Amino acid sequence: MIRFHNTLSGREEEFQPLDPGEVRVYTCGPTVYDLPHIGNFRAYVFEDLLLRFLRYSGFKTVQVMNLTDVDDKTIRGARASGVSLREYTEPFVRAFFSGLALLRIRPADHYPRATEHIPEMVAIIKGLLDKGVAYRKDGSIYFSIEKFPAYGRLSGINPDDLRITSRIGARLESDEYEKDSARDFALWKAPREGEPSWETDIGPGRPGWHIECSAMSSKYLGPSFDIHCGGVDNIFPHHENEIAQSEAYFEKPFVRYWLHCHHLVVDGEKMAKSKGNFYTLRDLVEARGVDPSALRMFLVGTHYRKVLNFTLESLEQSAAALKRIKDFVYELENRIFPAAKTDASLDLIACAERTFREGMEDDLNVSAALTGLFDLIRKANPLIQGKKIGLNEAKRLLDFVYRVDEVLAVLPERRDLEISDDLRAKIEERERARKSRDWAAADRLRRELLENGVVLEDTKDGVRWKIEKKTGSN
RNA sequence: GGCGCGGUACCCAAGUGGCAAGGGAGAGGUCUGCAAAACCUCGAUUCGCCGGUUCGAAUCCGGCCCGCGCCUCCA
Repeated sequence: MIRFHNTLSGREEEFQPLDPGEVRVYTCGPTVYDLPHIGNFRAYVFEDLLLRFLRYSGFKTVQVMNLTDVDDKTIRGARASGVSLREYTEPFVRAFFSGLALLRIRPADHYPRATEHIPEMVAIIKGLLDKGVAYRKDGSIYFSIEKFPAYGRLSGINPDDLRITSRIGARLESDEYEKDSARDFALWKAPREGEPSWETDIGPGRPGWHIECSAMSSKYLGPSFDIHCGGVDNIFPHHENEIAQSEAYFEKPFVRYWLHCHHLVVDGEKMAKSKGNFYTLRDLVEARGVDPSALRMFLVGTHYRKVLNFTLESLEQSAAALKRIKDFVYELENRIFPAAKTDASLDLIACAERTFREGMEDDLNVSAALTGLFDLIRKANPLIQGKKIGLNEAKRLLDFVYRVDEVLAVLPERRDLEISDDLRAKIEERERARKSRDWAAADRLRRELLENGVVLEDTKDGVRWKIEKKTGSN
């Protein structure tokens, strides 16, 4: 039984999809106004883990992730650079997708862009106007919160309190759009000089921020679907407003399970460019040579509802933990196993799989799930050394690790394990040196190989090698 | 002010009433030309603090301290 913590109830609930066997998921995607940072990727990795686990559990999945390519920040950026919105956002879209690939995040089924779904948004806004839930003012259109009694249910915010605090009050006064009530939010913004604008049935202008998600989720997943994810900062106002728009328009329950991941902080503090602790994926991977799979191990390793503290030390620890798994796989793939059939580890596999599954079923408790894998490694290694594992069983152990990795996706893909002919020749040269007991030459060659990320291991059956990437602490 | 998350060993981190998982780092050992990997051993008489409930509390209740996040366009 899978259980998820549902923001709507504040509790863990048993998960049951609307349609048995298929899960429909909407995941909040990037606003493409800048290079994505590692905090953004924490959310995408969490969502990937969720989708992978649902598939591991036998569900078919349909995932939608939006690309917000028109909003205040993209417009501001495009104006500042003197290019069109499309030209401005395109490099950030590409950076986003290349980051997904680096972190082995499986592509969603749909990546709808806000700018390509204006008619769908207009249809909903028009409907909301017809129902009297939305109103026009100075060329803009607003959603009237008082017409939607359930407003505040997701975030636990009482709409009456919204205008009270001085902090919010100050911001509301500075809002340049006029509304009936300070608490109402924009569905459609009147055209302004120098801003992109669309000619539509509801008049010229551009969409507000929240409406794209209501329009695009219903288009690809229907008005009611199973899971909606995002960062905790989206709970209010973004997701609260989505619920209001979608349910007011379709008059059906919008989303069954809301899953929100917490933020990533760096050295215990919120990431901010002004603090100098701001990392994009590119900073880490290209400039610091961080192994993306170690970064994924780090991002995946802490429960999604806990604040994740990124430090270079914790990244190294994740890399070391990952190395233990990789070394186990390496043993299974490179050792010569006896052909005799054995079954010494079958119980271990069954037990590990159960621990893994039960951990993940408990609201994606990865720490508990990983215990299954590490316990198996600790118990299987002595069996391997004691030659109690046959070829048939080695394969079953390997299958298990790769089955788990279908969910975690932290092991390197096979093509990463190839090395150049040059390095291969060097390995052979060292073997010759070693055979002639020229230890100085052998050690020098091994050092050179190490500098190229190739680690050698001398065994009774001859030398073997593996690739080890840096973690980036240097 | 409101909402929320957290405080468990040197570090990361599970554990929500019955002897405190797991990983990393460290120390000692086995193996080895040297390494690497692997294995063995060691490591919290105690879970932020103070009370209470209970045969029994990291876990339940009350109070307090500390850190962090969000609160109109941040994942």
